[in-house]
Amino acid sequence: VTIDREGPVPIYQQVASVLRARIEAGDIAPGRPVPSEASLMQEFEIARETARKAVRVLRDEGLVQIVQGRGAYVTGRG
Amino acid sequence: VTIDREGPVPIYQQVASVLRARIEAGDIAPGRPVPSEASLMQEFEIARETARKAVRVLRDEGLVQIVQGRGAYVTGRG
DNA sequence: TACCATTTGTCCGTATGTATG
DNA sequence: CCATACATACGGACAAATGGT
Repeated sequence: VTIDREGPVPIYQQVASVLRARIEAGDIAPGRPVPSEASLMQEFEIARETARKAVRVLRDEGLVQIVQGRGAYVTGRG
Repeated sequence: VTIDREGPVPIYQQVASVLRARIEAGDIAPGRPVPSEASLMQEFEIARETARKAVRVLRDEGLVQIVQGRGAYVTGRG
């Protein structure tokens, strides 16, 4: 999965889309955590803030629940 | 040893420089641990993340080896 | 065995400064 | 001006490893 750093779509939106697709595909089941911020930073070669923004998009969509000190856990598939 | 919180040099870099000087001067001999994160926080009045970053600089330079549950031990003098 | 203190590891929350488009 | 993005810095909480009681 690649990120387009030139195009008009913000990186964090692209990362959020990738994660959303994985959740909706069942690759990350409900109750399971999405990749940590550090993992996302590595995988997509992005800054932490960008990783956090991506996860917050999913949180605002109700797809994941963020737990301080633990991670962001899938709550459903939308 | 004082830290300049206004200047352009990041605090963690300054702390790393202080520790590096102590190591190269032999104040902290090979095999001995550098001060713990908690100690560095107290001594320099910095946040834990800043202390960790400073030690990681030395680790990346090969000056110390970090062991979880133990500390960061001087491996040499560069 | 259990418990505890110390230390590093890993999270999230927040804020500021800088730079770019 | 504003959104995006990165680096720095502080704070709080929980997890894991270590060593001792």
